[in-house]
Amino acid sequence: MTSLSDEQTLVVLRAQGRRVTLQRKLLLEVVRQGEGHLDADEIYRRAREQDPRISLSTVYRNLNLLKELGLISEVHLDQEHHHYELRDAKEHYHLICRDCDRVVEFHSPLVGKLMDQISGEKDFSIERVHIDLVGLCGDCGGSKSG
Amino acid sequence: MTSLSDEQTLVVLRAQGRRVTLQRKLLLEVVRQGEGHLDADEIYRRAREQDPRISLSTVYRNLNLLKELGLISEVHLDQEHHHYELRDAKEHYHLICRDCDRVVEFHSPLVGKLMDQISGEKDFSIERVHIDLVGLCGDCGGSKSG
DNA sequence: AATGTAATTGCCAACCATTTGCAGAAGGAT
DNA sequence: ATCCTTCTGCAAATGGTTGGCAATTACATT
Repeated sequence: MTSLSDEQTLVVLRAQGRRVTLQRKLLLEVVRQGEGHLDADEIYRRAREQDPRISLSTVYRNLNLLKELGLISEVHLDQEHHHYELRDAKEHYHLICRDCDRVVEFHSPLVGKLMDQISGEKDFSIERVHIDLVGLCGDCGGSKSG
Repeated sequence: MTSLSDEQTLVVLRAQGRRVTLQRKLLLEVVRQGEGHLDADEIYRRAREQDPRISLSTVYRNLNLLKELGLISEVHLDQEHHHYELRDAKEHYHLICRDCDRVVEFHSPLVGKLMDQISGEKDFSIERVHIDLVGLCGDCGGSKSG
């Protein structure tokens, strides 16, 4: 399992005393289907296709709410926009092509080792890890096979 | 040596056909002395102490220019502001306390290993690495010694 | 099913960091 | 010293995000 189902997510909402509105259900669906790489405006655009009356404020308000509840996370892929993704049980990191903007997710056991090492060395307890590796993908001339 | 001296930086400017202005010299000095964790507005404030006539536009324009030329880099410590630092020969990463906002820089050989591993696995050539580890520092209750 | 009520929405204006247009100032080659 | 072009300062524009408020809606209670 990589992330909560929309249904489970709604249960969390309820547990926090928040209401389950049509808009929230819709937004969760959109964020889920966006697979992690939609910004607020794109989420708004897609949500409108289902419900043309939804407002941009509602999108922002709910992205912030869901973020506070820890149900989605905000990703900084570039300096321009924040992207949103359902929060995974298993964290992942990003490999970003600076030419075509392709984003590839990765995970590696080295990350855990790094956390342990730095955590001990600097006396921190680490809760979240953000890693972005920026470069050129194979198609954009970055690989050694090119 | 960790980063270019201001003088060397100015040489790069000249080499790119850009002019060496008083404002640019001043901004480089401020960014250098800020040691990597000033946002645009703070840079503006400090620059004004030296030259009260400098404008915020000039600050932004030059931060962007210096960034394009690769002389400084933009760091996303939080969602609010971008911070700027002289670009180091040796990259470093950030350990951030979510409570007191303290930022500790770190480096580890594991990062190089991670780059090699992922680079090979995913066929990317990696140019830049951003790592932020967010958690609680010892003082804020995060350490195992508490 | 109808009611009460507090959370939520949509609309619109405000906000604030950043960018842009333009006229005047200044770097730097000659 | 002159000329040409880049750069600056100012002020207005931009664009993503937030906030106020009246109308709407979720949902617990009856």
